[in-house]
Amino acid sequence: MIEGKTIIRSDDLRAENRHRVLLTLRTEGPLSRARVGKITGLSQASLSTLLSAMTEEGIVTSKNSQLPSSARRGRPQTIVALDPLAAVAVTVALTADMLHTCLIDYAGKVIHKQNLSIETRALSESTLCNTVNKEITKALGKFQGTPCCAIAFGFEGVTDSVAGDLLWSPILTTSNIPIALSLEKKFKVPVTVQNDCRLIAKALHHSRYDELGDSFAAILFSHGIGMGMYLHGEPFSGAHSSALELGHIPFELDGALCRCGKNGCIEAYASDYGILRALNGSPALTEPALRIQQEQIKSMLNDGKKLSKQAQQVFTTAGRAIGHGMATIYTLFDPIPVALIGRSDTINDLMMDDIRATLQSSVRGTDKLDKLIHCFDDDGGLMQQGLALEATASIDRQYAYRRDLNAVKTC
Amino acid sequence: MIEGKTIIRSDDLRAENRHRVLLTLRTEGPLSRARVGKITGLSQASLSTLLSAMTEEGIVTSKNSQLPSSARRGRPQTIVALDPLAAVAVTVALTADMLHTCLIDYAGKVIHKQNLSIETRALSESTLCNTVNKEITKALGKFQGTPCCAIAFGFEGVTDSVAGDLLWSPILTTSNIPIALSLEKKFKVPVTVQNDCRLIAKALHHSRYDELGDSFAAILFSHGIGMGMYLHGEPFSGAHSSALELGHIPFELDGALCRCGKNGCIEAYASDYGILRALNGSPALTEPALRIQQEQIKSMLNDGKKLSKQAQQVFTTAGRAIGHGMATIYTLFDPIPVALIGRSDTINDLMMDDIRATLQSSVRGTDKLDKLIHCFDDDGGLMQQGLALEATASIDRQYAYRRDLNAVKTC
DNA sequence: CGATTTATTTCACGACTAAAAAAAATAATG
DNA sequence: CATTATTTTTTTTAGTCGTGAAATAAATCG
Repeated sequence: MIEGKTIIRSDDLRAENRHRVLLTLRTEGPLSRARVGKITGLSQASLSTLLSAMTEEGIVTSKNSQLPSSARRGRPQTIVALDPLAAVAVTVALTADMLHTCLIDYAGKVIHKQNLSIETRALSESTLCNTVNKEITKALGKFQGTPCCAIAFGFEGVTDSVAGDLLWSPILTTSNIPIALSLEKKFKVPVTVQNDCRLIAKALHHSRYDELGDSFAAILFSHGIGMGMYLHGEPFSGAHSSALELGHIPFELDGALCRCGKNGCIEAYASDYGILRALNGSPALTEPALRIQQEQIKSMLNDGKKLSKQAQQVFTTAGRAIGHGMATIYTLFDPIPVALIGRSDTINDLMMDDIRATLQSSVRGTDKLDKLIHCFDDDGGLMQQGLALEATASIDRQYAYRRDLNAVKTC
Repeated sequence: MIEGKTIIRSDDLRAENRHRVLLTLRTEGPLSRARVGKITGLSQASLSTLLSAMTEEGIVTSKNSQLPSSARRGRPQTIVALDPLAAVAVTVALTADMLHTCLIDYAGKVIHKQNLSIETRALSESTLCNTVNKEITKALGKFQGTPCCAIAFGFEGVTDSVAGDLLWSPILTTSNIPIALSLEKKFKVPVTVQNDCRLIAKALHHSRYDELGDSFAAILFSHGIGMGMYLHGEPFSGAHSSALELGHIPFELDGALCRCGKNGCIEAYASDYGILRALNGSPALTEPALRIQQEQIKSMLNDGKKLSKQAQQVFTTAGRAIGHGMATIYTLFDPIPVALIGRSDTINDLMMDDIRATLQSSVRGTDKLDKLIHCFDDDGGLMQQGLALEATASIDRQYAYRRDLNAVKTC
């Protein structure tokens, strides 16, 4: 599931350089061989060998630049690019009561999409695996001729992303499901399992690099509160794989009841269920609601007009909780750009001032705060994009590191 | 100051493998060529070339195993080891009113030691640089014939360890001192600058690997509260180099005054000055003391006998603050072993219960807490060990990565 | 003293580089 | 307009590095 990146042998070096070329083409798009050399740092000589081999293998396409002779003089460039037909992959996103399945090509483009309504909390382990199985098979049936090379699975919850286990999810009633193992057995291709926050961070790192840069945090506001992070261009996930639980940083000793069973977590104040509970005037120790529609919260806000003092207080507390979390992040990881995903209306209108005030009162060097906080809304597109990146990255690894260049699996 | 570890060319690979061999010899001690192969994963063929070259260069010694023919049959091993005479390095530790300078050999052994009393808070930037300069020159005079290849500088405070700047230190009144630049200009050798916590973490990673493993945190109790961390065998220091400020995680909104100027930091409750202030019964907003002798705290504890309710409360609060910090660490980095360094008597007797209780009430999965918390005392030896590791690692890098194998600098 | 065992070195082959050569276009010039 | 110079890109060539396999070295065992 994870490639041991120990480069010792000459072969490893070749594989690594193949990988470098593929990643460059993926992020930069079609390029001339010369530019690939500039970007990767590889010599033209090596690229000559590498690229002809990969063209031979059908991984990249190579065509003469069609610039209509407007161009500068000199030998015209040949443009190389990832061949979309080199592979297909399947992405599966499990969200509350919905299973989204996509078929994508090697360039990452969605070529088929299908959604299935299911009652997630009623699923047993085997039913879940079987349903996913069936959906993938169905999707693969829509496009034949190219081998399927990867499956990427995403959901809200806790993973063991090394083993590919789904450890716990708020939208399920079962836990510890070895979903990767099950799918790998069936489809004989690498399966990656990631939670929504890591996928969203991955998508942002790819599509919002200009704003967020190499190191940033993505805080996800939905039923719970999640976080993903990149540090120095690499996804960060702690010592094991279940860290970065921003929502469960202790905020108040013996405070409000959290979904996790503990008291006083940030999530208990700033999540959908925490906010709704407080807006309803329910005691802070009331068992968290299982499922909330965004509309339930919106309807309590009188369309943004003249909030009651009590409601204002709810959002002030939520803002302080988030501010406390961000202050803690800034203290432990250094001040980095933060993307706040989802609920951007209430965040901007009702919480931002308290977030800022809390941050500024507890962290030094947060003067340029405005440049650090970015708000985005998301309709699930980021997770889908993250899954596509995950799947294509898996294929890149396979194509870069494979030793037996003739054996291409078909499923 | 930091080696870009991008392996692209065959040369990089060779350098990387030289490095691998040196690191193996450093951590494992003298080994047969065969065992070096087993551990590094390199082929005997490569080792043959690499090791003869390095013997030639005078970096490693190579001698026949002197096991008195008791051994197994087969060709006897030749034992290779780092040659202590390959280089010397200087370590400099700046602590409160004291400058500790050591000369060490390539094996890391201290071959000369000298201490200088100075009033650190009275030092100007240039006086500091000059004093350090003189001490290093003096130390180098004690042992001639081998080139000096590295200087490692350590102190309590905030560094820019990439640039090698001393950004801020509680024991100084000046700040933003480009100490590495100054020393590099004078001695023409690489200079590393690290703070005490990172050095101590480095020393622990080397000498306490069995207990602490690949990922651990080291929390340092002294005048302030500091932290160092290793994750997956690598030192962790956040997005920039001044992160991991455990002591400045916000603990209470608008709480006690911290040395950093903010209110409610963990340090304001659990550091030497925070505890003494509270034991004295001074208001929590009293300006923190600049300098405290451990005895001042000890003398207030009546030799551990029958603590006053008020004093007990002080340590309970301190324990809760630390527990809060550790809970936050466990939430963001996953539960990992934690080494508590210094003040082990008061920690064990007066704070541990509250630390445990706070942790258990705010983090899930901290059942095996006893296996995660380790207490050590330290008299400065860890920092010295960290500096030696830092310096020898710098020489290893130079010897591994240098291209011009004949030019050896002398100073 | 040959057989066996273990450790190290030698050799043929693939991989990456720098430098030289080749390829393929435009610009300049008589 | 043909021919040469210039520019840019790509390929070829000679050299170095790491590997697996074979060869060599140096000991003990029977």
